[in-house]
Amino acid sequence: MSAVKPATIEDVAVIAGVSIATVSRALNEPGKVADSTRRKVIEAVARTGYTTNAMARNLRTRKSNMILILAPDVGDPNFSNILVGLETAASRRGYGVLIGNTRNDPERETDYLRFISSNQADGIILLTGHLPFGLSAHPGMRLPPMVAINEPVPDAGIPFVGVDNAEGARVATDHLISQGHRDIAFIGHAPGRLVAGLRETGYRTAMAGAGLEIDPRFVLEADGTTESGRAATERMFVRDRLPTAFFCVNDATALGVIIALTARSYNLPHDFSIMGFDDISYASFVSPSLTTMKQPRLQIGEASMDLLLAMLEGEPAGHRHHLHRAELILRNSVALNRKHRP
Amino acid sequence: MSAVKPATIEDVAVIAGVSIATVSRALNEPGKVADSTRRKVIEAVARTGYTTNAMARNLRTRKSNMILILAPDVGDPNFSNILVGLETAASRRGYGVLIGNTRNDPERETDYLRFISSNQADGIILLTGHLPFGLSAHPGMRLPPMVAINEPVPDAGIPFVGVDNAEGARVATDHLISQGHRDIAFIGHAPGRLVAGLRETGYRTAMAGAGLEIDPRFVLEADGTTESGRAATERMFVRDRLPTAFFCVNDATALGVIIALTARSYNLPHDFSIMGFDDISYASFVSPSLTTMKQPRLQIGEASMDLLLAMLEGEPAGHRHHLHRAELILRNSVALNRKHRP
DNA sequence: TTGAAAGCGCTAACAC
DNA sequence: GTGTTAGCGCTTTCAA
Repeated sequence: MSAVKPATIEDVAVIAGVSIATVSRALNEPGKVADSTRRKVIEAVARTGYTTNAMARNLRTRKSNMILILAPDVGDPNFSNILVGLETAASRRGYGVLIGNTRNDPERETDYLRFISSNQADGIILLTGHLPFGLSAHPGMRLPPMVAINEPVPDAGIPFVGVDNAEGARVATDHLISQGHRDIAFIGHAPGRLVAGLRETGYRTAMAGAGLEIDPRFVLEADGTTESGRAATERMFVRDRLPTAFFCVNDATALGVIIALTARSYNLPHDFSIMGFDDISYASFVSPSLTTMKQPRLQIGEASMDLLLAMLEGEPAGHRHHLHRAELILRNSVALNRKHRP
Repeated sequence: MSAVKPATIEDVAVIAGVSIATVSRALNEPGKVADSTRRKVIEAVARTGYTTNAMARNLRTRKSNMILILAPDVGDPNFSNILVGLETAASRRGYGVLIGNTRNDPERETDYLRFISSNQADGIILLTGHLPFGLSAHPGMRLPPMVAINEPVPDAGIPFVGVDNAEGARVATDHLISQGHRDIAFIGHAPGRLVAGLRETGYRTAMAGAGLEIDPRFVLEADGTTESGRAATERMFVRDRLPTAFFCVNDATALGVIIALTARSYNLPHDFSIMGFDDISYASFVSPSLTTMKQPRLQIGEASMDLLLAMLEGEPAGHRHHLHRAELILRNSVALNRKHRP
């Protein structure tokens, strides 16, 4: 039979025959209590089924042990694995994880800040690439502890955890080169887009490193969507000269390229090799399955949460950027270039 | 310049020249306060940037305005859209959403209950198909308000929100029948699995409704994984007689069937038609793209959260089962049966 | 090593 | 309509 009203610290104190202060200490700073008293308290806790009322504790300590996660699209399947990492690291250290789906709506961004201002969350993991509107509206305001993932927040001094895009793109392009490709296109040039820029940099680094020149007509604009990848590929075909391989700024774009090439009845990867970046959830289901660079999402989630919790516990933020390596995933969209064997 | 210490209700009271009780009333029950005083309070709030300290309020009211979501795998891409629905409905009514990733680990299930017992969450959305371990361990214990999604919880009197599996399977099978198929296999027979059972029931209902007999050899066991779908298809081929269409218990299984059939060099959907169930995220990317029944995930998320919040506000739980219709999604894995045109 | 007591900031009786 | 006041359950000085 369970009690109608949950046991309080006072109930425990009475049963253990000590003061409530001692109960609190026995539970939170066991070292500061005599062994015998601690045992009595433990037993009384067991008998009553006592759990500390987090509300009361939080009110007193001004800490909630909650972390707010602000993401533009919680429904994005590629967010799921990050979320798992975030949740795992948080729960390991006794923290809870609160979800805020902003949809890039300034009003919603501001609204979620109530969790911070009302003390219901101690820190923020930011996946939006910018400060929440309600915060950016008051420059000079003291910011809550935050860590950015996915996209860094410009000029806000917020630590960032993410994938090393330039290095990953270099590895991807090198893989194409190692398969004998020399005429490699980059689909996804996008001035002003940070991530796209880094990936293009990696592509250029690899090409330069191999002593290969880039035909400017092989660098095409695309905004990261499947449709833009398809359209870019079509534009390519008005030229007389074609690449043998396509390195795409991301998997969605690569899918667009595959669609365009398949529609033109090319045989993939026989006629053209294609690489993506991200390893999104369906990369292995498209045909041909996509060779790509896998983002270490789980790792990024865990690392960023660990960093934020360390900050909350007073550790200095340390390095501003924490970059994780992307992993080369070999599938079936890349083949040896038969025109030019190295 | 923002204050170092956040404003309290007392600060507001002083500036507005009223008592803290009046401030509280002006904010929470505006009708009970004179217009003029309310205006003064509002202004003082604006001047101080006051926000209610949720910890203090929650301590007092014994409500947290938080809902705990317990899911076995937060990383499942098919969970994302449910989560969006849950979050949308919650945030619309001022509630926050807390994530618990149980991984079907009893210890973790119990651990997350601390949010309930410590008053940090008011209710639970359950996606695990069973009571959290810490709760089921004490039968007769008073349960927190809960709503189950995806899988109903047996014998616990917990309201359930989900898809109408039997009806959806009937529609799917009818679609196959309408395309002229008469020899239709069911891949995914699984005694004891509730959802699989309902889908099989729908399949049998449709077949019976069309006056078609089911060859018992066309009903194959499979456990819902891609591999089991592939294996079941292989077992089919030791028979001399083959169906013209496969209705699979879910998309993952259907993918296995497609893999097996493609490996045998059949031309799909020309040689065999295949239907799945769920519309998982990559259903449109497999080849041939999968004709399937779409689960209204967003809707299920919203409806279940609305139901839980209504329960929290004292409304009776009402109907125990809330079933939503699955939607027929036509893609390219089903073709007319040329052997038998209706 | 322990206990007494002062709040944390708020809501809700109750009294005026 | 408004003010006074008693807690909600806990942590943390301060004294003993």
